[in-house]
Amino acid sequence: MGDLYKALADPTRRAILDELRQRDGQTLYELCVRLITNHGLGSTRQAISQHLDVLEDAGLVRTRRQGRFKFHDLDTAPLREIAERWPEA
Amino acid sequence: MGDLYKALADPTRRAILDELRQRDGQTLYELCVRLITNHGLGSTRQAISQHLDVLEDAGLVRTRRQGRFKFHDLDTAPLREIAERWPEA
DNA sequence: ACTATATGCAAGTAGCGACTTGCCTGTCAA
DNA sequence: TTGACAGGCAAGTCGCTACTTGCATATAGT
Repeated sequence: MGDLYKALADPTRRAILDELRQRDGQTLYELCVRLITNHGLGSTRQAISQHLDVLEDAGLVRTRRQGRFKFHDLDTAPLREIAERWPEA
Repeated sequence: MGDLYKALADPTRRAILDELRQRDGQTLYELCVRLITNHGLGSTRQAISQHLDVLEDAGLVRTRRQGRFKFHDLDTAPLREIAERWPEA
């Protein structure tokens, strides 16, 4: 299991989570396009792919294959650890 | 304002937040001792001091001076941004 | 005043992480 | 089967960050 906090540390990865929150089940190429148009990010496909690996390792993204496509779904469950670790005073 | 997520990315900084949650208002030296005894971390004073600067920049730690002492208090308010940004499905 | 205590500043080092680059594998349509 | 499309693997580069090191400042006690 990867590090949840390090996964959140990168702004591009947070933008990916934002994108998946708006529209679940996107493919790698869809995410590349939408990150450019919606967030002004100009990253290569490989960079986004590596970010998705980190997010999946942290449990924030779940994937399902279908033919040559790989769909990515957001999972916010791991974020609960943060709120539980430092509860509000 | 520093980056909240990068502040959380380091395990030593998270241990500092844990320590402050257990006992608010610790000085730099107190934190050094308690990080060693409670968390098994062997960091130098300067390292902890730099971590505290990062946490303060992120708004997670507030400080108050009193003579030659500087007390550190936990502030969990910035963490709300995370829960609000990716609400549970 | 002198000393110990508590913290601050700044330059240098080493390792990790984001990104690129190039090539490879697998799937579908015509 | 051939070509286009979607994705994967791996090595290499570069910058950032955590940490150290050495010195400096400030406060309190005697």
